[in-house]
Amino acid sequence: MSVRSIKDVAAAVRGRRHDLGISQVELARRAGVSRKWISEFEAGKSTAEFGLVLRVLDALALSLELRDASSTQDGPSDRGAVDLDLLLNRFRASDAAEAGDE
Amino acid sequence: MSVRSIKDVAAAVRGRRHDLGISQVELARRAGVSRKWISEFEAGKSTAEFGLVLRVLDALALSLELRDASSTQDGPSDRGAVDLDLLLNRFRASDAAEAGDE
DNA sequence: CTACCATGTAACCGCACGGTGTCAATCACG
DNA sequence: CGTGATTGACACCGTGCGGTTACATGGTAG
Repeated sequence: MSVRSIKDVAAAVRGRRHDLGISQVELARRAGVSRKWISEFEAGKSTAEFGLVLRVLDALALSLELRDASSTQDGPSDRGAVDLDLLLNRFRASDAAEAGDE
Repeated sequence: MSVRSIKDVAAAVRGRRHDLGISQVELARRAGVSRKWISEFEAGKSTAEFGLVLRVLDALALSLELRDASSTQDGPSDRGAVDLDLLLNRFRASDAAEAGDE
């Protein structure tokens, strides 16, 4: 499942936690964070530290995969070469205005 | 590629950025973060905000996938049911001591 | 040699992250 | 009914994140 915003991770974490039938307290203890953190994170707090998120995912046996956004599955022909130029073009025009979060 | 620590993401980002031949200033501008942040993040700062990391990955056309840590590839038979009990066992014994990062 | 760019790093600062502690609401028990 | 567990929300606080600015270094042209 693709992670578009932190809410995706949050939902997954909460779901997984429910599947495991463990409480926030238990997860917090396992991951080494505070219960407040778990609570806020599961609510979709995008400012959560990456390291802590990783710890929680680890505690739930969830893992993050890093991949090319363009390649749907595997890179068959010439691994990453096409979309590079494609990206470079988008760098000509500039301006950032992404803010789907919170 | 599996993300074990933030350094994995950091390395990927830096690599991708080099592939694209863009500077930290450019990436920072595209992602809407400061150059200092890029610099520190690429150095492996694990306290980076998840949201910002997501922004940078997006700017580089990299994406994060969330998946089961146990399922190596696809989950064919009964989706997530085996490892749940397996995980539950690990919750009996407690104590958290994961700290591969910095 | 002198620019210029890219990058690391320092100092400074506002602000909010994350931890601790607490309370109320909710639900499931017996 | 009362009791306990779970969770959201609050106040409080110290620390450090992230932004800005500035400087030093190393590489690369010219």
